[in-house]
Amino acid sequence: MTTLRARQKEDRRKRIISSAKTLFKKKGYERTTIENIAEEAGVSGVTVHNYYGTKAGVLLALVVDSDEALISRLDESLSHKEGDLIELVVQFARVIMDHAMANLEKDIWRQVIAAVTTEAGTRLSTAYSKLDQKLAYTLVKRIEAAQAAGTVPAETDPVHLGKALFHLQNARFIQFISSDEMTRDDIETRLRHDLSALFSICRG
Amino acid sequence: MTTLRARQKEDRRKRIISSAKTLFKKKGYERTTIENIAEEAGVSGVTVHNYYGTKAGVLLALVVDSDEALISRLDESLSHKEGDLIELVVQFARVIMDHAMANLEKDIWRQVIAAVTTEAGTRLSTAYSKLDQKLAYTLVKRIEAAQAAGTVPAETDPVHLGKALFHLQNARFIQFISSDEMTRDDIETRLRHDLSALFSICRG
DNA sequence: TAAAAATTTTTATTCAATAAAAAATTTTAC
DNA sequence: GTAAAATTTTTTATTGAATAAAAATTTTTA
Repeated sequence: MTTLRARQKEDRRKRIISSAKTLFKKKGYERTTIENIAEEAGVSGVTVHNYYGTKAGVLLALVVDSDEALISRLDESLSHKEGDLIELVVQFARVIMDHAMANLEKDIWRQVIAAVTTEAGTRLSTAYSKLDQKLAYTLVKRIEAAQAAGTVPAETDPVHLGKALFHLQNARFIQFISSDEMTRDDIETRLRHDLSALFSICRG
Repeated sequence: MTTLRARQKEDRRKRIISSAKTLFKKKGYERTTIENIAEEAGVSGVTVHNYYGTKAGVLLALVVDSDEALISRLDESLSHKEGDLIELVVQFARVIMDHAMANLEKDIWRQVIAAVTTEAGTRLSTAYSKLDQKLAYTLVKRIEAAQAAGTVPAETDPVHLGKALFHLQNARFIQFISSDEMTRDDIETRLRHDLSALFSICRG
């Protein structure tokens, strides 16, 4: 049994997020005020603060929603030919970048990255980090499969490798959104260079 | 011949940065207001804005100063036994973390990381990114030396490898400052895991 | 030394963030 | 079914970042 209050709250949450997304895409992040969002959602400005703490909090909540959708689609977006780790990571990066660009502009993603660090430890930032862990785990699973197929050495730790590759990909993603000029292809090239240089070293 | 105006400007810059550093360390970033900084430096609040744009801009300027000092000391802080890439990167990471903690608290570093992304493209953010490139180049030089000594394969591209290793180290540094509980040793362990997993793969 | 140029300060405004009191609405207990 | 209690939102007020424009000051130049 959900109480009326719980349903009203859930409804307000949805209206705030949906209004914020519309306004951020229409007017950009900076030029959208909390009051704008509140008005569009039919609540007071203070209520938006009560729900999400900060304007960045609203943004983070909105991104967490869309990233949950990404994660459920990510695995099927990756091809299933095992063995080529570089192609796996490059494909992975491409799916992430495409998803990001389909949802928000680069300058808004910069706000997201900033919010994750400044709001470190808060509920929403933690939720975002958990999603990153899930993304990394998608890589881990693929590496385990490749290891089972014999294309990745038995002595490799798939969890550590998956996390390392995710971090590298993430660093390049941040570089991608940090400059409007940087294209997806630029990042792919860089990532290939990173990986082939790293994989040219053996037995650390 | 430097004009009086140029000297006054330089002097004000120095006073603002020095006042800001003192206050940030004493009261923390959030609780230091631009007016506080301005008063301590003997200028008006608007002048601080005119000079550095934002409060984060002041912080960035201050970090750029201290990072320039780091770079000149970094190379000599690293030991000179060639060959062990993992130890090289771990040492590198340690010097950076120690330097960071000697200068500012973690919560202030979180503001720095955030500012670099939100202010992407501005003069100060660009200066910060240039310093990162210099840091990466320190790694590149070491890898070139190791290659000359025969401990790194001839087919390895030292520039690409150096940049990749720097990105990985940087990702772990951000993780370090993102949580007050994360210790330097935790990060070292993770970095070792990253690197040995990556180096267990050959011929990408 | 007076006019011109550059720079800082004053003044004013918008908006994020936060706190406390007031108002409204839902829930609970009778 | 209604009144008291509990919860939640709104109103009101304040601080501080950021920005713009006008006014005042100081340095430079002619």
